[in-house]
Amino acid sequence: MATALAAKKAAPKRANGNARDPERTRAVILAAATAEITAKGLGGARVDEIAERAGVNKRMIYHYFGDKDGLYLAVLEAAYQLIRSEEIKLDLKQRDPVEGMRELVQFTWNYYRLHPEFLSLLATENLHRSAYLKRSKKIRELHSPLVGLIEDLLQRGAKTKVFRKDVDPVELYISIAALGFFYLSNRYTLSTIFGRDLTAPDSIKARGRHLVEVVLGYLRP
Amino acid sequence: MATALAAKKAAPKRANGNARDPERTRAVILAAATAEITAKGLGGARVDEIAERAGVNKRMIYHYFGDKDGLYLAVLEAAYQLIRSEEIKLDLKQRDPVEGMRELVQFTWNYYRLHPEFLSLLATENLHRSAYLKRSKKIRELHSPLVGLIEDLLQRGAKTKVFRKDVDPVELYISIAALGFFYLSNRYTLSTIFGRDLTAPDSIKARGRHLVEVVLGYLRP
Amino acid sequence: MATALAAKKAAPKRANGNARDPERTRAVILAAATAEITAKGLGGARVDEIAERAGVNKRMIYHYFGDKDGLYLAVLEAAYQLIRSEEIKLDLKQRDPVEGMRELVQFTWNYYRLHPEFLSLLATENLHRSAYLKRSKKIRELHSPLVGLIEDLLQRGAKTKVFRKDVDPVELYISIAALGFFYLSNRYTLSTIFGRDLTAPDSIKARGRHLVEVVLGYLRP
Amino acid sequence: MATALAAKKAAPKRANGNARDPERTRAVILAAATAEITAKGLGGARVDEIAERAGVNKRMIYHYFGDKDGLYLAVLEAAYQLIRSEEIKLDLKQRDPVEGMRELVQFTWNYYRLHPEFLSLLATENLHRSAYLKRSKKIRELHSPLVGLIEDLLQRGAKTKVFRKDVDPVELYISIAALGFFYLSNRYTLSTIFGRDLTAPDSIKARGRHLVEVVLGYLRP
DNA sequence: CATGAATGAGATTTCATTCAT
DNA sequence: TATGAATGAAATCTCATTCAT
Repeated sequence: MATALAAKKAAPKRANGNARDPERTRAVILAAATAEITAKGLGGARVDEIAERAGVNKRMIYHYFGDKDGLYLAVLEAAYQLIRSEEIKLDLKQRDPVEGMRELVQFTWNYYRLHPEFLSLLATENLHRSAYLKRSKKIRELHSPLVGLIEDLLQRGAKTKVFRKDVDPVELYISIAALGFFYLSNRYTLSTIFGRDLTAPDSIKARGRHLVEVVLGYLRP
Repeated sequence: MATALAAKKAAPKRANGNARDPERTRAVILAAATAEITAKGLGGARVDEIAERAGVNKRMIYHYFGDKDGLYLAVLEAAYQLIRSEEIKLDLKQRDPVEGMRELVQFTWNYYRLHPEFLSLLATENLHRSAYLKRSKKIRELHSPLVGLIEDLLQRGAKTKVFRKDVDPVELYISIAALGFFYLSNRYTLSTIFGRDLTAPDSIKARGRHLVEVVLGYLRP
Repeated sequence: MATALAAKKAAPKRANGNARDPERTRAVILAAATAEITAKGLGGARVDEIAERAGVNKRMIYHYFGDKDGLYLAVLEAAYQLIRSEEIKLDLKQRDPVEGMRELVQFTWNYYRLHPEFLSLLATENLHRSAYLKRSKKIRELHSPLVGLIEDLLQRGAKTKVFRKDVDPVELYISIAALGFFYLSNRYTLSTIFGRDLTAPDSIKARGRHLVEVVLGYLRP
Repeated sequence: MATALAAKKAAPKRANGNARDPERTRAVILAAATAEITAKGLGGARVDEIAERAGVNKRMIYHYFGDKDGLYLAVLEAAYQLIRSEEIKLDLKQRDPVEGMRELVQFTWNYYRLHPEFLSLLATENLHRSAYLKRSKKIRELHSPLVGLIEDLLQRGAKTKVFRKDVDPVELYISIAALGFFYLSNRYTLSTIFGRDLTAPDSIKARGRHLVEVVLGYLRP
């Protein structure tokens, strides 16, 4: 008994990293959950495992996020907020339409390349037919600014006759996303089927070039 | 969709379900499993539920497929075999390159449209980084014949100057698949985000046209 | 259909080994069951596995032996019948007591050495506190003739003063069995604990000598 | 017997069983498992039953011991630790060799008599060919101190000419164990076969005497 | 705020045995 | 006699969540 009390008092000002710092605890949990859900899917992710990864008591997850679904939703929201905050930094209003479009395509491609967890969450959410996303007010209001950027580029490009007319910016946005997303998220499966290593750095680079060519090739008037 | 996988061989003189027709039992289980896994994901699918849907004793699933993973692999293999067997029927050797390419793109789009279970399985498998597919000898040997068809069309098109040169057929195949797959599998999520119903028949048709335009637009020399 | 019929007629006088030969089928099942139960214990033995080992339809096991317990009992009875039939061949009535005792001890030791399945069944039966054995009329009546032989040797030896007096033949029989049985059936465990390979041929031979020495040493007047 | 393994540390101010005392919970599970496995064998023991006996949620078994095999291993280790801890209390260094040997034989016999669960676990482990024991680091380190004691007694006895020379202490230890173990664990089977109640108290006492006589008789120079 | 032991519901899997042919 | 598909009961194990401290 005595020793147990002693041990408690022996940690006077918070010895270990995460205790008594709500913000930090929340962030640590979120990061661990993202990694776990990304790696194993929503169904495969284990609350125990997330707590362990985060170095946090399991009870804290329920304290901060209500339940597993709430945690997943928070992960989803954080992921969307991050990509949107990055997108917003793109300023293409003054750029030449062709160059602007190239940059935009490359931005999307690079973001996907560097954030596999976003692809994974997107895929997971699709399997659930957007069940969670629909519930999130936050995310529904986070429209991608890219659609606006695309619209602007398309109009300016059409006016100067470097782009074809009548291109739907939403369709184009979807296509740009599609060309990157599908390759990256299916690369393992596709490598298996085609017997060609699509995960190698050279293959990735080649895909980046192909992507730009497809979009710009299509947009030629 | 799922039912397409099943019930090929009708039991000759027996109307209802479960008795002493191994082929049929196997097929019925496979169909039920496809539906269940497609609807709820691999983790969410319940063996009990599959058995009930199939009108079959749960034990039979283990008898025929070993375990849940084995069942999933069989579902995957059946799905791939079906799409490959449809693809093989396409005969474009004598067609005009542009018309042939249009048909090929439309075939892919239509197959995806009519077989949501295939998209779902593809997405599930991606989340697992092709873990199951890799194990399947059968599937690894089922290279899509479309790549060959694309290669032939590209060469003939390049020769008659209706297509650009130096297009990688595998990259193009991936792009064609991507443009259809991403739209269809993400339509719920995208509808949520864009506040625009991408699941409506008119939206679907418009996407079909867009898809053809992107591919053919890009291929122009 | 036609081919199926043809195939049936193509085996006019019993092509394969075990069909339509009740005696043989029974024996084959018994051998397979002995091996399986011996290897995995009664609880670990699988009826399916036994049928497969025997190359016989599972249904046959139930036909010939009623159920799994019936099969186990048959295995037990067969094992006891075999050892008793071997024991009965020993004829030591005219032998010198010391030499006779030595031979008797060696016989027991050698039988155990050469019939590990008997040891295994004995151990299994002990764990069940003789539950099955008690039910078997056959076995209860199969008294070991060794006790009689021991009694005779002890009396003759006591009379000629080469053996001590007042030795209980049943106790001695149990001791002889014990000294061999325990070593052989525990050799793996004992090897683990003592870090000394008691399964090596030299170790086995040494144990045979030790056993004789203990018994004869004890019997000295 | 089994209860001896449990409840070492009494929960200070809580009368009944299950709440928030990890050590106690672990011990209670271990005791229940020992009883259940001892009574029905490893294959026959039911996790549900163990949980119920222990008055503990089934989930706790997996929490503390991983799985059924882990639980069995823990039971095995606890049983070995108990016998070794009793053995270690024997101090025969100063005793007369003959008297010391007698005490040692009686200790072994009495321990077996009073701890049928140990015999049962030993037999179970033998059927598995030491598969579990081999995995246990703990047990391999528990070399029996008895071997050392025996060695010392044998040397001193040989020097004073009360024991024969060249006796292998490991062989002798195995024989001492064998003479007790076989009788006790086979008493039901042997009673059945010999038609003589070997489980009666008088029979047990007689066996104890016989055992000492065999060992000391053998050791006479 | 923080801990981790404890829980109940339900998941997958196993198995001896029976049934239709 | 023989087959092997089919069954139901029950086994082991999992997991999100709550409770006592």
